[in-house]
Amino acid sequence: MSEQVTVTADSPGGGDPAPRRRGRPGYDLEAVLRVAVEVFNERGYDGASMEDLSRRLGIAKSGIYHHVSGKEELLRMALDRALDGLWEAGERARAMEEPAVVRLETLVRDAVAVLLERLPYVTLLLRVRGNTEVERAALARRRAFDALVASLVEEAEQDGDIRTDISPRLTARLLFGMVNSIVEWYRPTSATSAATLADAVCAIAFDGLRVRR
Amino acid sequence: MSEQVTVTADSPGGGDPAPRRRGRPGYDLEAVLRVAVEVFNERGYDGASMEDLSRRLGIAKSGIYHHVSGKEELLRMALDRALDGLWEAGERARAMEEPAVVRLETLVRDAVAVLLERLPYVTLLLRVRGNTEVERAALARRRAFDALVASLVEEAEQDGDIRTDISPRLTARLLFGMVNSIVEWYRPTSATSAATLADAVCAIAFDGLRVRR
DNA sequence: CCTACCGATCGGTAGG
DNA sequence: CCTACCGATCGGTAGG
Repeated sequence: MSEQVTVTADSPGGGDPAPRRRGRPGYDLEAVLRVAVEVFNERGYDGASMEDLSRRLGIAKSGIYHHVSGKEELLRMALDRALDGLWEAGERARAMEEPAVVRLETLVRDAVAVLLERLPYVTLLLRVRGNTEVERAALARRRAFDALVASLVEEAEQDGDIRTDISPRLTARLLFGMVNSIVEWYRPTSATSAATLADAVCAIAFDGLRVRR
Repeated sequence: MSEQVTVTADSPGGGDPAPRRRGRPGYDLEAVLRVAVEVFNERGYDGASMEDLSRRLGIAKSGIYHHVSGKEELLRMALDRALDGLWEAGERARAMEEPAVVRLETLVRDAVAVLLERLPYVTLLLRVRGNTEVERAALARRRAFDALVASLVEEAEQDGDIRTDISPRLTARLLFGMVNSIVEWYRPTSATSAATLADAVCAIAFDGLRVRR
């Protein structure tokens, strides 16, 4: 097929290439997952058929079932990649020996980095609505992450380092609403670096747009 | 059917009730559209079937085609409701005789109000991916709105009223990323008023979270 | 002449 | 990975 994609065995973070495997060359699970998430993000998870995916892979529909048990397992694995990254960033921030406001800013920067490194996975995560068990499990992990953010915000408010006229929960929602919105427009080909993006988010969120004169 | 919903003839903004019509009582276009958008937001537009919608309405699937030509017309009408509201807010802000930074803050507040008043319609709009002609037309109107916001930001930067270390386009995206994220969690039953929400967004975006000491 | 549907069925496609 | 299928459902339309 002319749509055949380049097959690599790299892990998602771009680590070491996998050792040369015996057997028929082709896709490994990682490559199938990567293409699946592309298709899910283009057509929506519900709108994407296994037929769409097989066409994109250039293999038969049933060939996909060699790698995974079904469409929902692809979704679960993809959502876990996004959630694992965000959760690890949250744990790192929580473990830091710094004031809460510093941990919060660190978390925002790390979350932007995770979002860009795992962009297709996080994009998919942020569109999940909760119509299946897999989606509801992902939403539960998201809520746990949101609670972690809100607790950091609350601590920073108690320290007197951030404004107290907005509830910690609302602050956390708006702050990460801004962070998460990056998936709506960011493209890897964009000239904007992760550092520039994190700087912009932190500048607006912590110091505001207005110039004081 | 036990799922039959309450039928009203009110227009979306809650205007005057429609005059008593002749003919069989039941749904009018407005009521069908309202229920359709509910279903679209629950299952996703692609995932929602006309069968789902007919069940929710308590009428036969073919009965829906009395009101609209098809599923896509429901989508188009719903997206127009959201886009008309946002665009009118943009035009009002543009026409104001005030500094750009004031017009920008007014637009943010008006956009929050439109978002809450037309929540299901704006929610649907923000999930559109561009897979059909109707969706692409909606995305084109969204881009025009984004350009209007970016031009206001640029003008405010030139006036020296907001920070110039972030490009107008990026500023506009992050600012409205925060605004738009409200649809992800806001529920009409929530205790938070539109004014409180708009205040919180403007406080964070224009003055920042950090307390200066 | 209008509004608001019903019961049945079309050709085609979904995930497995 | 492929071929050959399944039970179920898709959006849409016919006449009344």
